[in-house]
Amino acid sequence: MNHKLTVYNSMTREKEIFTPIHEGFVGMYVCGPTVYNDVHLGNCRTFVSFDVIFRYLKHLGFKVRYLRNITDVGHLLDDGEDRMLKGAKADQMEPMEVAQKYTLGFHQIMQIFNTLPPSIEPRATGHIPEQIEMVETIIKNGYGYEVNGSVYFDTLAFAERTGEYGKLSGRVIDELMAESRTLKNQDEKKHPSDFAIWMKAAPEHIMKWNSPWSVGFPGWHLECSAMSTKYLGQQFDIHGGGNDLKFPHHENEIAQNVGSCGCQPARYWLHTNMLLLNSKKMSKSDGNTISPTELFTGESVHMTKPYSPMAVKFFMLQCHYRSTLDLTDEALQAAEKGYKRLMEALRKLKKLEAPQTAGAMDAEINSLVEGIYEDMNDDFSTPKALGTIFELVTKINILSDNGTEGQISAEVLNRLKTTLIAIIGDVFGLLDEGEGDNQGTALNGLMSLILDLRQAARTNKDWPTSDKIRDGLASLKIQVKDGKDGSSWSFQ
RNA sequence: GGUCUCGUGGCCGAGCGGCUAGGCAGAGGUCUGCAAAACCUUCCACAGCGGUUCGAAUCCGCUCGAGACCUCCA
Repeated sequence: MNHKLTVYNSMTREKEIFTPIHEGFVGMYVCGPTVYNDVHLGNCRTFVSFDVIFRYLKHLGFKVRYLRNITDVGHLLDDGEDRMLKGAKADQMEPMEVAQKYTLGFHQIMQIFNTLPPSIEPRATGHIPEQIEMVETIIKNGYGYEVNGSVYFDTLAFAERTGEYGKLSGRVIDELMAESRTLKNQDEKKHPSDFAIWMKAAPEHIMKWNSPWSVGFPGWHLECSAMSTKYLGQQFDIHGGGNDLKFPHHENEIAQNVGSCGCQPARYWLHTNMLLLNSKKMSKSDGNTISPTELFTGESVHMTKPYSPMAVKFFMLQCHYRSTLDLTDEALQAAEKGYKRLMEALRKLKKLEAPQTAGAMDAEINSLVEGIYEDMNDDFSTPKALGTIFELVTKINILSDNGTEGQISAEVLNRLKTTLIAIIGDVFGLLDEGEGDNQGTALNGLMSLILDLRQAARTNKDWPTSDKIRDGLASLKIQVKDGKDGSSWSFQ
């Protein structure tokens, strides 16, 4: 198969053919969470998106090194620091305990969404020497200056000498100057758009390290530059993150990389768009927010019922990663049903028997299967791919009802099975939550016994018994489905 | 105020100049002891007003509306 993968590069604002630096290998860096709080559902969308990208690249045969960092220092500043101190005092916790707690919580949610762990998950606090080293190089190259034990990145010098500052976010330095008037604590900086790469710690600051300049801590953007360089090299293929990180985070990251090694860190910048709740940005202050757990339990004023992790994931995949996605109760209900329909079809597909004859539907099915790859190759368009997959779902249902003989050749059926199982399972990472067959032999044996008894009752037209079994199971959230060839069951 | 996105049928959401997206809901049908489920078929659209073009949801302009970013932010 000829796969011509294109990706939308935020840097050039164009779709480009994806060509890795080293053939067959992909280095990908994605900005991970700051672990001072429960993971935000919007975070989950970003990481689910990049998980699919990671999985698809692997599916295409690339050897991928996927880095996603844990920010456990740097962002715990300013008003965040106050909350941390308060929280730490109340719970009698060390900052690292707080970081550990929320890192574990984050991993748990990521696992519930069935995302793969990254190849490397480095922590900012574990890379202080690398960050100090980078600050030294930046100073040596003339892009950094020290004031009172803090070191700032000289954006003006950088912009003048390289012309690179503001390229990603489409900003120019004059505007930055104009808009920075209202900001406080600018007195140490030469230029308002300069940013700290090393901060001298105030005495009450908890997390601090020795450095050539002061006892302090690294600046907000430095960890990503230092860690991506360490594990992926000075230049790598993909850098990802949420749309809201473009400025200042990614802009400053680029400045640091170019300022220390003279080269752009990433060839392709990929940014995911925001997740909205009821058409508005999620915000804790006005109550417009929902956590993954609240979504799974249904304990939220925004939802009428709980939604399973896979239904939520399916909902996310129905939208392109570069579009805003509006989370509403109604939309989730629709997604949940769509997800169930897809899983049902996948189950049917697995049971289809290989036919002896050539098939009338071969050409159509082949072109749809090929279409899935075209969709995914178009900047990882999961919504388009799902559209194509649902066209195949109809075909599968027809094959399942009418038999495969004469409709599809063994070769095409095999290709259909292999591709769909791979795309839905391995690439999308969608698990079948409703499948009754994989719950263990005791349960299966029990259920088939119960359904046999009910079938006997039905054959004798003993409707009260038959209905009692059906209704009793329903109250246990087990749904009995009467079909042409007997009954089956699944969890609701 | 500056920068930038986006407005598609009842809801969500693809589409990037000509060809059915898809999901959910609705309608009709199949199956069925009843019901549910499932399956098949199908209706409904491009915010408004101009312009470019043989042809526009798709390009350009304006109007209205929504949202994001502007050193906490996925």
